[in-house]
Parts: sequence; structure tokens; C-alpha cells
Amino acid sequence: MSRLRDTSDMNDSRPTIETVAARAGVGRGTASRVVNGSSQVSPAARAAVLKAIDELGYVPNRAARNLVTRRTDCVALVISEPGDRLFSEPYFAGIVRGISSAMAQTQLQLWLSMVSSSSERERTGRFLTREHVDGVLMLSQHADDPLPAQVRARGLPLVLCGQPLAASPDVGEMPFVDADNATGGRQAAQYLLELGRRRIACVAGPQDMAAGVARLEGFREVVGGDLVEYGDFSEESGAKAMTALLEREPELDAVFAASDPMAFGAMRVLKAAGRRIPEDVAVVGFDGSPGGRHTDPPLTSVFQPTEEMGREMTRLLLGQLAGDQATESQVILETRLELRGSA
Amino acid sequence: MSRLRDTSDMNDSRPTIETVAARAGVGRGTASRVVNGSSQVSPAARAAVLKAIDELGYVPNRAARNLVTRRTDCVALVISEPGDRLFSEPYFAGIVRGISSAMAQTQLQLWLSMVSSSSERERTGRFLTREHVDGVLMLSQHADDPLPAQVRARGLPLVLCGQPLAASPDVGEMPFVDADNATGGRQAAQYLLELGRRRIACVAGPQDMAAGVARLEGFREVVGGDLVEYGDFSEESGAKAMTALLEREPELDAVFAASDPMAFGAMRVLKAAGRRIPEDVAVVGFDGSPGGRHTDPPLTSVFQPTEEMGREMTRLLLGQLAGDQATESQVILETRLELRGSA
DNA sequence: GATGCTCTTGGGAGCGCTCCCAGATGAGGC
DNA sequence: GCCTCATCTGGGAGCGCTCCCAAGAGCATC
Repeated sequence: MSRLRDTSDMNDSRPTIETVAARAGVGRGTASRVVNGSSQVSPAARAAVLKAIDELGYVPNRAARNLVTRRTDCVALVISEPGDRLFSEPYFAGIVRGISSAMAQTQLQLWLSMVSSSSERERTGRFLTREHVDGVLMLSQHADDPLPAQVRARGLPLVLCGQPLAASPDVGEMPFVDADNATGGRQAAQYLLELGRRRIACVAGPQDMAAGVARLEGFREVVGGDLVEYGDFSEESGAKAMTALLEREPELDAVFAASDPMAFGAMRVLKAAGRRIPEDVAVVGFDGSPGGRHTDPPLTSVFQPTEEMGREMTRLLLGQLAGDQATESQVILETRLELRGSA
Repeated sequence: MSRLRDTSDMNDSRPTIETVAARAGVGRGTASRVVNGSSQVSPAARAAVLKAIDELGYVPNRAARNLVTRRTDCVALVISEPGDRLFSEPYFAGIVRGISSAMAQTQLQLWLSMVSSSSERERTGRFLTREHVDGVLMLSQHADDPLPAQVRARGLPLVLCGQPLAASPDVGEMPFVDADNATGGRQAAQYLLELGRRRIACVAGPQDMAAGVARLEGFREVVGGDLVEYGDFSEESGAKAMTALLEREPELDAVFAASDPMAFGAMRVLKAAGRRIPEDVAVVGFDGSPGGRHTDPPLTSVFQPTEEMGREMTRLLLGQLAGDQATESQVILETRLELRGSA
């Protein structure tokens, strides 16, 4: 009576592992061992089970498995930033993409939580228990964010994006992935020096984020001086800082901005002030974002491999989940100067 | 021997509903009824159970519940776009934020899947079954994306962001949330007319997306004419289109760009061509994105409530999940012209 | 042929929960 | 006092899976 059907919804009752075992002519245990890749199975039994699985279109029931294994197969991705400013930055987009694509190779699900208010922070904090997730990936650079320590205290595997500030608790053991911000700052400064620039200013990032501190530090190692104004990585703050810098030193001939958006803002102000880029003032950003290709002139920038950072975060977390001691817990990825037109 | 401990990890064995029932002096069934908000419980029993839950810090085991209820309490958020261009746009960021915050009020988990390659598309497609998720939210505007129809065919609750093109299959019944793009286009055109502009050009969006079509349609209803060039919503494409428009009609005195990034590109080209904004050429964008506040001059733009769109998508999906016939299945949200400096 | 080993196997037990049925309780009507 | 009905309650059954134990099979050794 039944005609050909999509195997994906046979009669609304999907096959269980018992069905598979029966069809393969083996016991439930053996079927389970095959599904979970145990080596303790004879080739014949394995083949029979695999055939049955294929014919029945068997998919293991996640809930049943999680119930007995006491894992959740679920990893939280927490994006913890006030306001919506940062999420729209290419930096975040690249990392999320990297994480997502690496996670797609896995059994794991990626649970997304965006935290901007303190009430959301509290809600999320309460949720981040072993009861709900196996591990946590966190995009949060602010030193005063309590979530990382909280997660860590519960013994949940955690990988941060961005080195925590030295002032943070447990900073030594916090696993993280970051770009080599200090070297990036050095690369920018060195290049500007090599161009023959001598009055080099810096639009630095916020000093309550490790990235802001390190980029400035690297820059200063090479250039010295104190022609520095601070922003918060946003375009607007970059424009403000640039205005201040121009006032302090009208003769400046180069600027290093610690983020691409800040560089965009700085370029806008420079142009409005009648400076030609790069002839009068050379500009170097930090991010190497795609948007920098389309400014006028295109922005020379220190590239950080955001997508790779996301993939590395995932790799570190998987290592922790597997209890693999060999996996390193802190990874710093190289930056490189991407020459376009602004310097 | 034991000192004060975080109740969240007492002895590594979390209380079960049986523990709660025992402590409250009731049966397992009654405890379960209280947890699930059944009305068939006497006030005294309810109070006792709630007290026990509180004292024990009881949290229901999700896997066990899902096993028996045959739900997953999990909703997929699929962001289906080629390349990483779009994800970094404020449009996406706002919607994701809205979805995330609405979902946080819920039992549901949000499973994130970013799809850019066709292999990822296939993987995701295979995963989007009732076995894995209860429903799907999809951010995908391209007409040729097979995922929506696939999900729909499986009978999974689905809400799209952005009205599907009329050419798409099942378009009539596809639940979606969108901004009123046509009216938005009209608003922009009308305003430019009211300003006394007479040679009004349009940088239109891609015509394989409903948003691109509708915004142009609305614009044309008011302005007519064929001073139109097409972009793909990106800044670069906006610049290209603007260049072409200037060539075709050097005397144009206004431009409507169907996205903010395209407007940014257009403004850049206009300035490079020596046009003053808004004196020589008035510019109106579409998005009302925060970035538009910091251009020079700030960008007048048709605002679409992205965050609200995300919240509405969530609401519609929850309605479907609850089997609530009263919940409308298609929502179109108002746009409004946000006056800044460029027009 | 008995013994000891390894490799493989089947299936009982049980994870924590909800569903549902049968029973207890109490109020109300005869 | 007895029956009926509605309300509330306890706990058995069972969701689909993995874990683990005991036992069978096969082989080499004594």
C-alpha cells in the first residue's frame, strides 16, 4: 500500500539503533559500537551495520545520546560587547565566519549569544554551565567583563578571542587566540620610518583592551614620542583623535591608526584639512579589512587573519574538549603589512 | 569538610526532578507539573516544589526532556550568502541582534550556521531536519537559494528575512518579515522632489533580490525616468554606478542609493568629481545605518528597523512553533526617512 | 583434551524526563 | 449513608541511547 517515500520521514517514526541492529542481524551493542567508531567490531558486523544504516537512513537521536553521555554537543559563542557598534565590524564578521566554518566540520552545534546589556550578561552567565554547553568561545576584549572568569571558575572549557589584559585574573592560564598586535604596530611604524616620515602620529585604541595596548606598544618601540591620541576603534573616534592630533602637530607627515575604521575617520579629517594622502600624510590602518580596498586612496593596513583566528579558536576548544594535553592553549597569529595606496 | 560552594556544581551531581520531589514531599509527577506550569496542581504542592527547586538550584535536564517530548528546543539561524561581504553590513548585524535578544527571552537555543560555499549549503541543508531543529530563521535574499524551499518541503517552521521574489516557488505562503521597501523608495524620491530636485538618479540594488526590485519600483513610481544604474548593495558597486551616472547625466542634482554602503561609494565619487553635497547633488541612502551619521556630510537615509525585524522574525517563528493560527505569517515594517545632512 | 588468553558479541541497566492511568480525596446531590 | 463527579496525586512505562558485564568464539599453549 505504501508508495515510494522520502526516506527522511518514513511514517514519522525514524529508525532507532534497535531497528538498525535488527536489520543488520546484530545486537544493539554492536550497532552502537559501529556508529561510534569503536575498533572492537569485526569487519563483517561493521559492514552489515553500515549497510543497514544506509538503507534505513538512520540518524542517531541526539537527545538520547546526550542523556547518557552527559555531554551536550553544544558550544556557546558569546559576543559580549556593549552596543551594536563592534558586531558590524569586519573583525567580528571574519572571526565568526572562521568559527562557523570550522565548527561545521564537527558534531558540535554552535549556540550564539550576543550580550550587550548587563541583564543579558547575567542571563548568559547563568546559562553557561556544563548543564547546557560543553565549552565556550568568547569574543570580548574588555578587561572588566566578568564572564570569562565566571566560565573558567565553573571548569568549562573556554577560548577567548584576544589576549586578556595582564591585569585580568588568571590571565596566565586563560586560553586565547590573538593576532600579534605588538608586532603589527611595529610593522606599521617601521614602514612609515622607512618611507622617510619623521613626524609620525598614532591614533591608538582603547587602553582597556589588550589589542589597544599592544598595538600602541609596538608602535612606540619603534617610533617613540608621544604624538598619540586615543579612540575606541570606531570611525567616529578616529576622526576625533585625528582632529586633536592635527591641532597638536599640524606638520605631522604620517599616522598609524590602530583599527581600519579609525583610519577611515582619520583620512576623512585629513582630507577635510586639505592634506593629500599619502603625499602630505601617510596613513596606515590595522585590520586589513576589505573595506580598506575601496577608500580613496586604498588604505595600507596591518592585516590580521580574522578568519584563521576563528578557526584556531575552534581548534583549541576541540583540543580542550578532547582532553588533549598536546594542544597548545595560547596561539598568536602573525600579522603582515598590506600595502595599498595610503602609505 | 565542605566549605561554602557555588550551588551550581554541588558534588558534580546535579539534582534531578526526583530529588526535588522528595524534598518537597510530593511525587515525581507533581514536581514535573509544577516545572512545566500545569494548572492541575494544588497551591500547597506548588509552593513546596518551588521552594525545593530554589533550595536545590534545580535545572531541568534538557536532553532528558527532549528525548521524551521529541522536540529539540533549538532553532537554526541560517545566514546564507556568498562571500563575507554582507555579513559585515549593519543590516545583518541589526537583524541578528534582534533575533538574539528576542530568543534570549525563550527556552530556545539559537544555532548559528553561516553558509557561503555550496558545500556548506549542502551540509546545512542536510542538517535542517526536525531531528535537529524545531524551526528555521533564514537570512537569504537570493532568488536561486534552494534552502528555503527545501526546509519548507520538510514541513519545518520557517521565517525568512526579506520578501522572496515573486518568481520564487511557494512565494505566497512563505512566512517572512521585511521592511516596506517600495514605500521607502517612494519616501526618498518624494523628499528629493520636494527639495526641488529635478534630475534625480538612482543607484539601484541587484534585481535578483526583492529588496532591490521594490526600492527601485517605489522610486520610479514617483520620479519615473530611467537615470538608473545597478549595484549589488556594496560600497564599491555604488561608486561604479555613480561614475556611470555622472557620465550619462553630468547635470544630475540628486541621487537615491538603495543601500547606505552604495550611498557612501556614490558620495565618494561625487566629491571626487567636484560636486558639493548637498548643494550640487543631494544624496539619500537606504538603511539608516549608524555609519551614516559619521560621513561628511552625514547621510540622509531611509531607515529600516533591522533590530525590530529580527524580533518580529522570532515572534512569527514562535507563533508557528506554538501552532498559533492567530499569528500573522507575513509582516512588513514601516520605513521612515531619517534626515541628516546629505539631502 | 584441558587451560588460558584475546577478540567479539548481546543485551540488561539506567540516564532524567514527561505522559498517562489509576487511585485518592473531597464536595455536592440524592 | 451512598453515589457521582471533578480535582489532584503518585508512580509505572518508556523515550533512544551508551556503558558495561558476562559469555561465546577462536586460537595457541601446556
